Amino acid sequence: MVEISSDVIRGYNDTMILSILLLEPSYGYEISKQIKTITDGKYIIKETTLYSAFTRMEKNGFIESFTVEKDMEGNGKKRTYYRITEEGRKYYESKCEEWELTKDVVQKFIRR
Amino acid sequence: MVEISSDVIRGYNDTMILSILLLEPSYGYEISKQIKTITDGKYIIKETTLYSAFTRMEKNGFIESFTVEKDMEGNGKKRTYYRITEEGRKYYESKCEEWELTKDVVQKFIRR
DNA sequence: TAAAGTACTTCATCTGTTGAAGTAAATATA
DNA sequence: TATATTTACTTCAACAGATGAAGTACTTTA
Repeated sequence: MVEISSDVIRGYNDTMILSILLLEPSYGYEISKQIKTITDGKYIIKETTLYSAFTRMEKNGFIESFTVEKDMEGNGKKRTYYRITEEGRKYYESKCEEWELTKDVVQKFIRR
Repeated sequence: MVEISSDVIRGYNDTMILSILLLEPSYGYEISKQIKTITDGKYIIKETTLYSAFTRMEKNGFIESFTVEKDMEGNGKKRTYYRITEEGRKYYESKCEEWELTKDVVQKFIRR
């Protein structure tokens, strides 16, 4: 089985998280499950990677946090939600552009 | 201008170098020029990145070095050439496979 | 009542990349 | 012939993101 190394995905963990937050605010556990689902289990983000990304991105102004004690049905644990900021959107867009370039560049060194 | 961040290309510097060594042995300065040419100047590998990659890959058994005092016409400076090993070829092949997977995974989070 | 799932946090360590700086020979240019 | 540029590296310290290990604690399911 082919596995994705951390050195490869490194530059795109933030992008993945932001792409999920584009739709609506979410929290760690939920985001990690979504990433797994979206990639059909091909990529599972590590907890520490995820939470350190939150800290970093909040510091960079790409996301903002807020706390929710219970969900709307009164269930679940206390959660820290994150919402994407305007800066975060811009950063995400720039990462998408960068990705197109990266794809082209790397592809030139891949044997088909 | 879009630029490729080091966090993104991190996992593929070794792969790029190896793909060049697949054809014939080469040395640092030449390889860096080739990477620039192949990517139409879109990616320029840093000297320190390149030479530290050599050290690492030789340690890992992916490449072997040998010294050449002058080129075949008797020109140029002393150079350290590298040749890819069988292990290096295998590693390169596995990186190509990994790349196909990575492309698919990242693409799912990119807005088109 | 125990196990599994949810939802994190802290911390030390690792690895590849990088900037700064330096060395020195070969070649091109004035 | 003197100078600038190109070639061809090397050393070293610093940095940032990823990660494993470990821990906490509440909630839901069996």
